[in-house]
Amino acid sequence: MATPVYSGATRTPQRGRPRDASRDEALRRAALEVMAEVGYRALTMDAVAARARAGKATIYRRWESKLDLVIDTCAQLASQNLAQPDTGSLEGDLRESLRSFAAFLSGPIGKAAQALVGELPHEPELAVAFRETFLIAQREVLRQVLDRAHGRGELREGAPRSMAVELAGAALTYRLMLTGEPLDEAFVERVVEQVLLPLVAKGQ
Amino acid sequence: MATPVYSGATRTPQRGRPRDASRDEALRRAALEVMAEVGYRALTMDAVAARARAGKATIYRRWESKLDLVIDTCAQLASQNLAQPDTGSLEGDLRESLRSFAAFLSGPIGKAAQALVGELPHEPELAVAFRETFLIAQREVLRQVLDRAHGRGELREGAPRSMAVELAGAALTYRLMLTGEPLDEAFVERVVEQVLLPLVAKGQ
Amino acid sequence: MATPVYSGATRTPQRGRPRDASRDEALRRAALEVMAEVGYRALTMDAVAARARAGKATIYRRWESKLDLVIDTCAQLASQNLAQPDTGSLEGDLRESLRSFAAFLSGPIGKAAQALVGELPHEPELAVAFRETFLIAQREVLRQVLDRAHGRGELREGAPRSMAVELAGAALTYRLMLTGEPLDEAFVERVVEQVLLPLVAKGQ
Amino acid sequence: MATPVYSGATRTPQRGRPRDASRDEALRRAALEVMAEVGYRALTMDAVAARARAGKATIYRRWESKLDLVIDTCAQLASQNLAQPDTGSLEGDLRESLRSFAAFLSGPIGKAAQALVGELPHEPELAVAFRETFLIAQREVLRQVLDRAHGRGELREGAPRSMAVELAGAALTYRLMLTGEPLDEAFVERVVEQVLLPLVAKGQ
DNA sequence: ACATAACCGAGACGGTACGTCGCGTCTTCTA
DNA sequence: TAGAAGACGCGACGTACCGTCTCGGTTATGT
Repeated sequence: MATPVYSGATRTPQRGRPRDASRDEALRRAALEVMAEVGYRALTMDAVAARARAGKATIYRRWESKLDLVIDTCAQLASQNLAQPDTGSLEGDLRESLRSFAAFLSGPIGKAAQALVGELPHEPELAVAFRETFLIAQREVLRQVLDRAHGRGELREGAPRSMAVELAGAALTYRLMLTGEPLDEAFVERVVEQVLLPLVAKGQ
Repeated sequence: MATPVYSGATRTPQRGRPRDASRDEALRRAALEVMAEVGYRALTMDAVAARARAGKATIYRRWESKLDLVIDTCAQLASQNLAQPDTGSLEGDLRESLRSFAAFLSGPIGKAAQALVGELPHEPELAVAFRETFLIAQREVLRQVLDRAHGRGELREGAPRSMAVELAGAALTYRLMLTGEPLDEAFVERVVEQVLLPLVAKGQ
Repeated sequence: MATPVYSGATRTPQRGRPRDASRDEALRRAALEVMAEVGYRALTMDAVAARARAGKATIYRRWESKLDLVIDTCAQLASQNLAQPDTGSLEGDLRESLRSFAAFLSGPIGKAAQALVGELPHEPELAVAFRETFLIAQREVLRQVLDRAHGRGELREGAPRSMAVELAGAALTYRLMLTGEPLDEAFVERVVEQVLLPLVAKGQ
Repeated sequence: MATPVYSGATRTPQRGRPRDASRDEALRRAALEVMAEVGYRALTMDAVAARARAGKATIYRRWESKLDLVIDTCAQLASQNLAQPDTGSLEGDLRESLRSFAAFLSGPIGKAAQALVGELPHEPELAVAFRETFLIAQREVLRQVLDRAHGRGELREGAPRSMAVELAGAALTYRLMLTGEPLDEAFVERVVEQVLLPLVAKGQ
């Protein structure tokens, strides 16, 4: 649902004029711009269509709804942005992965994510896509960081790895979405120094 | 803005028919009911008015918008729900205050709070009211818990009290709003045992 | 219905503060002013109340509705304006009575009358009052003019008196309300010379 | 203004979906039905839209207001209803044309016309359309009747033709709109016998 | 080459909710 | 009790956006 399907996978031989893939990008770009300017609530399909100089049907041919368009737009951008760090030390990896996630959240994608939060309880499909896009990828990165540190013997016995992973995501998104306080390097530093390392690193 | 002001405190003698305070309550009740049933997005002023057997003008006389109505409705309820625990021990107080906050968030008010998150960046006044209602009160409770524990000598030297307070709020709201995982006693227990006590309590 | 009753005729001994008769006049004046400015359709009770510096209840205590207020306002003015002419000759009397009626219609009362025409089919009570005020009085005047002329032997045998009376009213109101052409002395003159005298006067 | 213009006569190639002409008709029909049932005052755009199973925007795309819709609806019907009689005699033609006009006025169109009278002074464009639709066409018919009679030598020297034409319209509309008396054949007969023929026909 | 079929921009369409305004009533304070 | 002020329930207003549809016109493919 969240991805425009026009590959022809299920479509028989491919008759008629094929979809113009460049319209996808133009529409996603327009959607992101509009959302950044006025937020999700005030984003209208007419506005997106006008911005992309497209007809509304061209949008609905690709996405089922405003929600679908937005989540797909975010997912597209999200999938290119989270790199697996490997500095060799737990502390370095934590710092790097949190910094990376913070940067990711601080851009327009973070704004979009925030805009979608209110819809999650009423849109199960969106919730799935949202978590896949914004939570699981980040969690996976951090879990591997901890697993590798475990392999290197840097973790304390019985360190609450799952909780640490969850806390890291929680701390960053809480600032971003709820408190409005800055998601800067200093904060990342404090989370690493005062929370993550004390909870999981050996000899703290 | 978020509170219907018509007390006349500063207003001269009081001209015309005064606003009927019972309409406030009926409207807030209706708003909460409708929101619980269909969510914030699908809540319409017409529905609230109909449910409360009120004219729409009666709503708009008191609140400027749907958002304003909802935030005020929540604030009203919020202000009566967070008690300061005092069990005599850090662990007991933490457990009690988190449990209380979790319960608070698990009800309709939590749903409303989630619904409002997406509006915060575009509605500064709402953001202020939101933080006052949903964040600061809880923070204050927890801070006092830690301060009292500090007075009793239960805290470690240099314990990151601010961070602990923030983490507690973050962990709970993250679950509630983003991951969708249950905000149950077991989770509260884990946060206390695996995070808060290790970070601040002496001799952990 | 169309006349404000506050004489106490039916009201027992008269308890409490009596109605302020000066408010009647102020309200009628306000109503006439507003109607002259914006027409009947756009006349609002709030506007009349504001203009007269009165509360709306003060209006509704006297008149049942906007229509009632307007028709009474007109009736009040109408009753003072149609004089019975007596020049001694049929031609003089006709000229005088038509001139008088034309002047009556050309003022604000005529505008009000026009404004009410559209309501007549749906407001039987209004229709009765309207005809009494605007039609019958004028008819009566003209009929007496013709009867006196008959007495003086100025009428032709079998002159269509009723039709003549009706035609006079029709010709004037048609111009006023439908064609928008001027209701001036020249027109009155033509009606008398070309229509009424030829139809009823002896030896034409 | 009173006619929905979207022919594209001057418009370049024709962009977008064209207006559906069948909606025009459905809306006009609905407007006429509603007006016949509840009158002009109580006619609401919502009711018309609902009756025609149309959105309100579809109405407002074509007509600027209720007034505009109504006058256009009438004009549409009016233009098909007045036939030029030709019985060969003045009396026959007069009787026929008045009968025809009386019938025209007695239907829903007459009701609509009456409803519009009150708006004329405040709506110049409406006034123009109104006169074109309801007055001039009828006048033209009658004038030609008189002209043909003149050609046949049936008119008196110096007969007040203009006045006769005006009187005929005045007599009929006066009954219809003001007095509420029936606009029946007997009345038409009296107007012809007692007024028009005596005024203009030779040898009366 | 040329019909076929899906594409595209544009915008009309049926609907639903919006926030405002006017009606006629009701409720306070003041005289 | 009247009077000014203005809140109240109701319902229509005209607008905006939704998601669908129908135009004229374009662009690949399959015959």
